[in-house]
Amino acid sequence: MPEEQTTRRPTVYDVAQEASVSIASVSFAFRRPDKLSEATRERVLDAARRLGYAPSGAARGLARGRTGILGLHAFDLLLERADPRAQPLSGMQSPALDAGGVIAWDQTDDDVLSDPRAFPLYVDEVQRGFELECWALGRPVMLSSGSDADVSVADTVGRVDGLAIFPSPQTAPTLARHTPSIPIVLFSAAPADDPHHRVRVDNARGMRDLVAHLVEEHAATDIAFVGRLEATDAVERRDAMIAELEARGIRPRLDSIDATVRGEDELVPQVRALLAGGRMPRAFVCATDQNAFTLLDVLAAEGVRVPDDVIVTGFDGTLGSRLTTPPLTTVRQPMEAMGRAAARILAGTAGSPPRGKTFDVVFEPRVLVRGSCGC
Amino acid sequence: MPEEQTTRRPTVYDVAQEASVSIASVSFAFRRPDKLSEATRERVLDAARRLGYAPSGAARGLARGRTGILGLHAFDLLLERADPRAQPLSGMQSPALDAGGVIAWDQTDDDVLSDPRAFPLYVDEVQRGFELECWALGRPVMLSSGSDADVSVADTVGRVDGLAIFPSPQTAPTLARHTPSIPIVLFSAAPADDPHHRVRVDNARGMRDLVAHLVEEHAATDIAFVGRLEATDAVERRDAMIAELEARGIRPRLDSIDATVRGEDELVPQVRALLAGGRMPRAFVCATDQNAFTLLDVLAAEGVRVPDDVIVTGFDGTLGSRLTTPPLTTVRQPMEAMGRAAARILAGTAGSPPRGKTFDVVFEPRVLVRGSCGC
DNA sequence: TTGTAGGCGTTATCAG
DNA sequence: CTGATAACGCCTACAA
Repeated sequence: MPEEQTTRRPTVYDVAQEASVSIASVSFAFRRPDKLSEATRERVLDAARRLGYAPSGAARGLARGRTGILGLHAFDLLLERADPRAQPLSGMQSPALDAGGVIAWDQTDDDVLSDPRAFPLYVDEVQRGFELECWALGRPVMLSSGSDADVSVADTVGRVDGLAIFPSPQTAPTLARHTPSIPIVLFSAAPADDPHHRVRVDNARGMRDLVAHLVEEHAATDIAFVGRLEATDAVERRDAMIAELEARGIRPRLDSIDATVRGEDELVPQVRALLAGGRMPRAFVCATDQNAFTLLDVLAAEGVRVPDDVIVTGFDGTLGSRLTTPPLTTVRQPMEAMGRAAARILAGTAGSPPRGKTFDVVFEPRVLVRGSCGC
Repeated sequence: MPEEQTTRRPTVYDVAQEASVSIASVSFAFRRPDKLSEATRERVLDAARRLGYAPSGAARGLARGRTGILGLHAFDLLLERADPRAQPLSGMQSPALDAGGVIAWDQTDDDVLSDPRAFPLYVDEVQRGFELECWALGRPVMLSSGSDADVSVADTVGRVDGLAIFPSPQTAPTLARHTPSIPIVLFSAAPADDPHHRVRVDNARGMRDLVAHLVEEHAATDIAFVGRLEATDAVERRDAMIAELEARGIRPRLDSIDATVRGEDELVPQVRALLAGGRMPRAFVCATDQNAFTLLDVLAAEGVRVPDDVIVTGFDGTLGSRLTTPPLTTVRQPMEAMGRAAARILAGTAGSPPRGKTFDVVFEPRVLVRGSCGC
């Protein structure tokens, strides 16, 4: 019967009594080993061991005023990423665990869950970097999710000493209220006048390099953008693409294609329309790798060959981009480094922000040239 | 200046005053919305918003006797997995974040960190399943690591309502002390007489199916095992391999090769010795995909062709196994499902364990036939 | 529906 | 090194 305490958890008092010392010594034995004689320390730890004593993190957090935990929060929205087929997790199979016997393969949904287009994605690699750095720092990580309702956000804020966030558009103002009490880092958020730290990639530069490659190596000038312009990242990338084309004296196509990450529903008719109208571009530049995955599927279904008939590129450089046919030319973000940077900022091991302002750490991306552009 | 509270965090008292209500109403506004009139509830939440109030998770945990958090713990040992080149994270570059300007690509170690042989591994996929289920349950996850010293373990135990663990061999006894206070799940641990729950895969069955394939489809009977026999998983797999060969009337080679996950140092001379002695087997069956990765490198360096000269197989079915040359024939564990099962056990949404004992959930694995066996 | 008071388990302080 | 005691912030009977 999980979740039920069979026994009362032992406290400092129990241990103190068992070891015939004061509760202060018990506390010291765990937190200030140096302030205790070797002998009593051993005696205390021994008693603790006997009793199965575990110091209450909650009580410690209360007394100290901080928990020592760093948080990483994803809004519910992002959870869709978990499932390429738009199937909510709750709809997945949940094999009975109390039935006994071996659980059959078909009950695990493993084919869906192991799809490299669904994991690891941008978010996952950033998260990994965050975890790695926290491990190196010896600090626990708290992963949470929730709506961007105030209550949900506040609940998360109340548990950690610092919080890194994959922001949704309307997130920043809500968060701003909490910044006086704990530091907050936003991933991939455009600069703005708020009190948060930022860790991001130079989207403009990545796109500039990518366009340069397409134009110079492949003489591709007729380029269409594919992406959802709700995300600020996508907007930055599209704008940079247009700017770079114009800088080269090329008049850009201004119709961008709205792609959803999940499903091909919206993409199919748009691609068909281009085909039918003889308006296919020479290249599709996608806002993210995921957009490119979807697009590749659609193109394949329509009998359009990549890269012969049309070039396709992605953005992010996720693992899945190596596994498409052909492999995807894309712009890689140093995602692990971004996650690590956020952890260091929150932990206070990153120095002081410049000019007495907040951190705005910008990483250089890298074009990964692969088959889908014809290289 | 991260980690320092510019302002004192507001408390229930501040909010109560701001909203002209009692602290109980403040608490109710967050935890028991129904026990309050719509009007006062709004008034309280409004005041909270104005003040940037976030309920202290520590205080709540203390008062309630539980934190609501589920934990996932990895012992330091496992952290090596993060780095294929045995480079501790601390040895990696840590670009200065307070210098201003864009951080150059070479300072990110991205090539190391994005190596698919290092991520995602078995542990990462199980972790992902755990996270997915916790998200679906609306529960935060705490990720921690540490030595298997009692103090470290106890500290983790004291922060969560339930704990899932990738155990090291000597872990179980230490943990057993804490089981009366919180439920504990061990991943991939052989059954034993301790109070922990277990989530694992049927190693014997996976190995049986794999050997069946090698023998029946490829007439490979001279098979050598590669792995570190410290891990109980590896032992189970080797024993199952031997048993299956014997069941087929084949006399198994009893010399297994000791492979380390990191580095090829120990593997090279052993493979060389086999080559020199003309004792190369028809197939190498590795205990894990990682062992197979290393072995493939060594074989390539020695000019041995796979699968023509020798067959190589892995175990786990990590993403990296798709990316080797040739792609690796391996046995996949339903890792996400395993992580999800652990979360459900800890959260109490898995029913009751059979026969009033602990859960021992066993999943069926699946042979993934790919190029490295000659298929 | 609202207010009051006691308690949760640590840490920190301070005089012995 | 000990012992006593006051926070820490919230939850929850219980009383009003």
